[in-house]
Amino acid sequence: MHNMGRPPCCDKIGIKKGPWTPEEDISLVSYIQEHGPGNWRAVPTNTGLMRCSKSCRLRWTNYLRPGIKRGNFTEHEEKMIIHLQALLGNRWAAIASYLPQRTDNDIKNYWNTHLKKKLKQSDQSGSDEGVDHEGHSSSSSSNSHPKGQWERRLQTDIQMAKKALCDALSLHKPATATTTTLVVPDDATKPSSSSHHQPYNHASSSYASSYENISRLMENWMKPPNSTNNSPGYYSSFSNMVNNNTSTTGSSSSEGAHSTTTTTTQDQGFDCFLTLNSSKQYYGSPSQTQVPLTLLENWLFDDGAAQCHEDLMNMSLEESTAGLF
DNA sequence: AATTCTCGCAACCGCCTAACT
DNA sequence: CAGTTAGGCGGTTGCGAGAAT
Repeated sequence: MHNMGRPPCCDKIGIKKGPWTPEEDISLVSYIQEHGPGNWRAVPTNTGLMRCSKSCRLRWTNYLRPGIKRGNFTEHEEKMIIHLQALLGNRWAAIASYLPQRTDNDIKNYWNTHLKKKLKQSDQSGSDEGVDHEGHSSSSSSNSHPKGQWERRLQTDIQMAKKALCDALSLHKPATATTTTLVVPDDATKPSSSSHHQPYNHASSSYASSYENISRLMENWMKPPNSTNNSPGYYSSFSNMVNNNTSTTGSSSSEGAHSTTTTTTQDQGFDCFLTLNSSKQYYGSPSQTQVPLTLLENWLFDDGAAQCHEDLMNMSLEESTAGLF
């Protein structure tokens, strides 16, 4: 062996930076079409792209990957982002896992450019006491703790699960309690999404911002394996990627916040998006396992959970988004 | 019409963790 | 077990486009 560990990613010399050209995109897409996403280290060398592996991965996950929606955030999505941000803090990848057609980068940008401003304005009018100037809930103060990344995420994931239980068990919110499905917008199959599925509303004429260019690029991708003979093995993984909540980065699977079903309509309202199903992966389906309520309640309200419960229950959607719409 | 200002977004940077040898 | 890198993530920035003056 000439080297310990993994071989080097790529030479820093001669690496191209800046906006991607159509030729580069085609090169990247055709390579991934053949080999599937992953092994990014090999992408620049195999495609001849003068880009670093990170840049390739970013380009793919944020723009070229099929099934992503750009721009035109709906009110529903906006509410989801605001609420999830209050719950999770700036964990954009985790938030993006609840918005399968959105990338973490897109959500992050939208938060920084639009929602932050909105919250600030509403904060000045004194309508959201539970949200600080960065839009963080006071209950997410754990983020300031100098803990490991994994530990922090585990903690917030647990809080998410508890919040879901809170919602489900809350007598104050019958509508939420009756819904046992974590709603993930499934615009790909919904006619109602057509109104949001217009071309990327960006005035820029630069290629990088052209939704249509990317869509054209991806046209052949959406065909089922029968119609094309392109890497059936990858198509299935691609289908999983699109259908299985489209984990943008792959790491989101560790977030413990994925849904397993997409049964509820998107426009049912935000309250139901975080419900019991999000805790199924931790504890199984309550309706199926018939976990005693007292057991759940004990777990729910023990030690720190009690405070969590209080904070979360105080932080209803109506409050956190008051004055915004 | 020309110039300056503001805004939004694509992409880079740096850090962290997991994976690999 | 230690050293090294890939992959992932969040913060930040540079640039282009539109708005304002």
